Amino acid sequence: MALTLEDIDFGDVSPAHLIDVARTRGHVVFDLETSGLDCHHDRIEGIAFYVPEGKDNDALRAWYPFVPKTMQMFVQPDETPEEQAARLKHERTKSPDDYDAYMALKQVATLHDFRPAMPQAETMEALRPLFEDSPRTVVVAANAKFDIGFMRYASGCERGFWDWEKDLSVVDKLEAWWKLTDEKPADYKPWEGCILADSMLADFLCDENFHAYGLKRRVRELFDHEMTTYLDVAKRRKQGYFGFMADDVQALGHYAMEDVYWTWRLYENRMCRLDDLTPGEPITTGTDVVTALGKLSRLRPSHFDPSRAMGNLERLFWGIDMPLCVILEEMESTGVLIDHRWLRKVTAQLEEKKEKILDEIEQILGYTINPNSAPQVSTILFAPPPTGLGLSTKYVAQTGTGMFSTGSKEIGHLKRAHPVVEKILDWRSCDTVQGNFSIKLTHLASEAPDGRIHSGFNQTGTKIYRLSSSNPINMQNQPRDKNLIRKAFCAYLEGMPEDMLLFGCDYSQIELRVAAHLSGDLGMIEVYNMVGGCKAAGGEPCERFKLWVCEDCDHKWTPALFDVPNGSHKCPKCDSNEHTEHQKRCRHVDLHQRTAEDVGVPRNPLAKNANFGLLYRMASPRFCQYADLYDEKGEPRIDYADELIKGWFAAYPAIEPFHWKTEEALKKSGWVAYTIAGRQRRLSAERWKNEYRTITQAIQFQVSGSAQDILKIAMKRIFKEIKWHLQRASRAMRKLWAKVRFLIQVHDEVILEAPAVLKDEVMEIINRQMQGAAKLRVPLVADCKFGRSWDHVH
DNA sequence: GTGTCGCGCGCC
DNA sequence: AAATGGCGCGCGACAC
Repeated sequence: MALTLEDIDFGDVSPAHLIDVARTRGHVVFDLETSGLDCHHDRIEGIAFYVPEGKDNDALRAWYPFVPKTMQMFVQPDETPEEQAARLKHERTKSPDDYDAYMALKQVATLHDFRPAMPQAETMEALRPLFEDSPRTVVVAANAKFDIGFMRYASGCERGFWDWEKDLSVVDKLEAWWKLTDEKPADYKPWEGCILADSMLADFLCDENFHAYGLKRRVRELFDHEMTTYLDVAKRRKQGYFGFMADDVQALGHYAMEDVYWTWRLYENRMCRLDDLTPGEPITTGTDVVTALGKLSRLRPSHFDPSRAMGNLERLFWGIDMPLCVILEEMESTGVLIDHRWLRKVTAQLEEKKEKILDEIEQILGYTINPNSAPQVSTILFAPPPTGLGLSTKYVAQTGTGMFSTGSKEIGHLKRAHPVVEKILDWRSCDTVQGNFSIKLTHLASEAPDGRIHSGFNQTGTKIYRLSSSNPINMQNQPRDKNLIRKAFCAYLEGMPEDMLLFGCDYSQIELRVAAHLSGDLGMIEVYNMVGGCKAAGGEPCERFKLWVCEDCDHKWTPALFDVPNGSHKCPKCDSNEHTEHQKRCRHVDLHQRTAEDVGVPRNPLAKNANFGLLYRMASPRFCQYADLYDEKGEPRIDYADELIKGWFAAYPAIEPFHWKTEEALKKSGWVAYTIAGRQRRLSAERWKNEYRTITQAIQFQVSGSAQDILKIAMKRIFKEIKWHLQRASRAMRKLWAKVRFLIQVHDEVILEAPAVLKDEVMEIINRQMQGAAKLRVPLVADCKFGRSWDHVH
């Protein structure tokens, strides 16, 4: 039986009416109920709406169920604060008067009949204008990324929502909107069919200590209201608490209605909170966070005072977080193509290596062990003979459970003491790469119908506003130096047309540049502003910092680069030909990679961690561990490390004052730290645990958090420009531009894929937007490369 | 068998 | 007194 919209009695909640009211009032909440979490396989079971009340206290709710067995639907109004207060009072006193008072306030549920289910495609199609043609209406979701994914792939419509390639009508409309507003192309917002908002992201901006808590928990915390969810009911029913329970679908509708209502309450509350935290004061950060957003003041929800400028946190919300949410959804649904045939080889290779190492361990010890078992390894290494090897525990930390740690950082120095140590560490590393990455990726890729892995990027996963990645895998910790795994992340497989390429672009030392910017360290600023940078290759000293001293008149000067051949210089003062050559500390950008030769220590391990660790106040013992600074007897060279650290801080004299200033600022602000763009980290609770640590966290937050701001802005700008090209291109070219996609973000690096024919344009866009994402006191440098696999692009 | 925790590893 | 920070995942060990 075919059912059309006309056959259904919606009462006052027909899609057309809903859209009408939503547009008039400016806000609407929606929430999809789905059969699962995977938008590629699961379906939408229904969609719920809540339009907040207008003048007459007449909120509008609608629940459109798409489940075939749907019979009927309750519309249960949510408990008002008065109602709740009355109920709680009655529960406390049990007095009849209080009961009457409660009943007088209690709202009654209404019942709607829908049989059979509503036609999904038609309903969604009728709702489309709300999402695609309501440029002044704020459409709120509780987790927008999730809902967008389902609307893109599981709407049931021929043309999904948020689909840039097929959705040419939206593109054309934007073209018109542009002309109207006379804006520069780079500033247009391609997703402006409606104004998308996310209560969870607003909440996160208000309080980053909120992590992955759901709506339920936040409603409890903020409103002292205990929501019941559908899952909750299903679970309780399974446990046998309910002898008889209403039909699943009824429950689903009921709780969908509750969800949208509380999503609104949360959203409204959090937007006001954002406004309270940073009330309408324009900021001048030197970044473009604000500049492109002046026009967004019209997006302010109506309950705000329109005469005031938008506050800083609210700007971040509309200008970065919401756009990023759309980008992340596209990344997730695009996924990354994985070469599992290559990975099978890697797995086998690692297996062989592991077996060999295990054999060697058995030969050394005389018995075999499981290197993955921390207690076992700890006993073998540290127990006195004959049980174990009785190695020194002098520089080995103990774990929380009192056992001696066996982490690679803790026992790394013991490889001098006994050959088995290195074997164990080696085996564990191989095992991690094999199990955690190679095997896992192989499974996922060969099971995926499209051969791609769709991992999640979580916007609320960290307290410093970095992204995190998970489910099914963490894209951000794929092994780099083994050079095996990243080869499998590719643009095409063997036998496929080689028409796509991977593009990788990473910022050069962005955290140090941010540190230079924030601290104002003149030395740092100088080297980062050097055009061309360090000319030293392969470890020889950097020419830029050669210092010549005239042996006759003691004049000191630095020889110009690319000058006359070595030795033929004359002293500029006295014309003497005799000079001695000194090496000034090379303070080039890449210094931290070269600190080794700079200060004359073995290059390798020190190079990686020096700047990073010292910026965040690493102390000498730990520095020895990381840099592998030990003497012949296996003792850490603490004094030497102290010297290096002192030298480092002398080379960058503004860093320590930067640390002090951070501390002062924390005390002044009530233990709130800020990034360049004004994101906040509230550390007052942390402070009571350990003040020193808290200050360190604040330092790191300022630096890493600001770097994140910059990369997020860059992503937004790249995305915008790509969609702008999509919009302008000829029909044939649109197909190509639509295939330019973000795939991965790793804190200072982004990976995209794009058709090979667009190589030059795409490279140019990425480079330019990355470098132009912020104006610091030092230039931003980004380097875009392309290739077949992730291994090739960095 | 299932769930939680600590540990150890990968990344920035 | 001494002190780098931020993530996610798989395994072993242990409790139920």
